[in-house]
Amino acid sequence: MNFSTSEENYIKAIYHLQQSGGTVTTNELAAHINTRAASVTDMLKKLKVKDILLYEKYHGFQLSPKGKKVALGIVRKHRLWEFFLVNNLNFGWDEVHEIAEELEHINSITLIEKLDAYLDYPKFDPHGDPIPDVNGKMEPTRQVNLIDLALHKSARISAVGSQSSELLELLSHKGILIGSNIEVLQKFAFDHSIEIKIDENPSFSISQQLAQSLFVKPI
Amino acid sequence: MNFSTSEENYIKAIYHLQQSGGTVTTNELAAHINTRAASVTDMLKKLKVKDILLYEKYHGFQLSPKGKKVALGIVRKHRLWEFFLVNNLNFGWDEVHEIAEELEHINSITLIEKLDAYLDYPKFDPHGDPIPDVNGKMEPTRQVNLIDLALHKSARISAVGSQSSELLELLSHKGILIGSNIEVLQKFAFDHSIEIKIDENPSFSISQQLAQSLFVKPI
DNA sequence: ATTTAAATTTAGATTTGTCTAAATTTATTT
DNA sequence: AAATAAATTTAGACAAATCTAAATTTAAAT
Repeated sequence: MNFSTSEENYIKAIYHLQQSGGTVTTNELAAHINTRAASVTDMLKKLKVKDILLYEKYHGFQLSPKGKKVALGIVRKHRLWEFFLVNNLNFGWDEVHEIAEELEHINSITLIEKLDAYLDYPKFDPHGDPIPDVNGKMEPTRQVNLIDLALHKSARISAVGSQSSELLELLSHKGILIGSNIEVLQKFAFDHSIEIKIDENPSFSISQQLAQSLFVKPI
Repeated sequence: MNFSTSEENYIKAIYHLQQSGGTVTTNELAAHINTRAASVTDMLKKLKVKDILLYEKYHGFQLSPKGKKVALGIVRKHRLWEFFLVNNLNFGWDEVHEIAEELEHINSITLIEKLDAYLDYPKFDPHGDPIPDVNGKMEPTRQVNLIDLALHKSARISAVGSQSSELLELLSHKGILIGSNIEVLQKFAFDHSIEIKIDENPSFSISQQLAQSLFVKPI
């Protein structure tokens, strides 16, 4: 079956939201894709008819197995394009989200297979997220929220929690880059901020909120 | 200014149609983009307001200077993507039109500049059509319709007149490829068919219609 | 167990792009 | 130059995706 760009955006958003906490709610989804709850309800009904959603009025919803497959296909396209943009076209990893957001809706199975081959079947995108293969299978992320990293344990920054431009702006201001080495020097109970050291630079502190948006792979 | 996919498709179609014969007519355009005359009229009014079109009711229309610029931008994107698909992703030159048709609507100036650089600023796409540069300038095509090629003059096949799947099917059946050498051995007045020889293969004849869809560069 | 608040859904309107059928304008014929 | 044909435009309708405002359902609080 074929889906409109709008339907695909809903499917993808539901996929991401249900990754953290079983079913998804209307308001949650509306906030996430920057639209109104009423619009969400309209789309939910459509997706239910198309067998993409398990949905009961007033009681939240989640993707059907079929819906999950579709979602993984979109995620696959998004991450492959991001890989291409950063690796081949020399974009910064923090500049590619929006473009990939458009490219992911290009409709051609052959295109994606050929792109995958051209890129030599990458397993992770530039943000550290795993790229699903043709069957939707992907490597486990094996990454930890920075909040959960033990004191003085070396790790490498592997992913960011969102692609919001506000977050990316802050990261670039602080000089925090995917791939850098990181170590937590101290945790402050008062505001849950933490003191970190990146590579060989002088240490500095970041807020709880920021720390929660960073993922690392312990070395 | 920004344009919808639909608007862009109209602009591009008008550009191509006016290449052969000053102003364009409503029916011509409707036939070309497979829609109804009434829909065309609706869009013409919108494009006129946006200063893309020089248009007077009942009397045909053509792109304004601004419209021409927009059109060249779209053509540039289309041809760069075709080049990428054939050259890098190993598509056949006869398989890429539809995909490029989607990719050309991706909205990012940086993307196209980086793609252009990555491809090393190609001047012609895989069909032999020139690729406009950032300012809309491009090489003259310097190609001739096969119908107009003199007898026994060597030439190289450089372009096809349309991307219709019917044409591409016939070309692939006859083994006619962009880049091959070609020579016209005889022209038949009765039905305007012509006898041709491609590379070192045995000669065969093709219809007037087919010949008119082939363009060559004399050597 | 009511009442109140929050979340969700419905009803009805709007925009974009399309369509059919009817009306109008221009071009062609005799 | 009037009559007919062809091309074009208008009028009104429709589907997709969205919105606001009102109604309904569920959850929370006394």
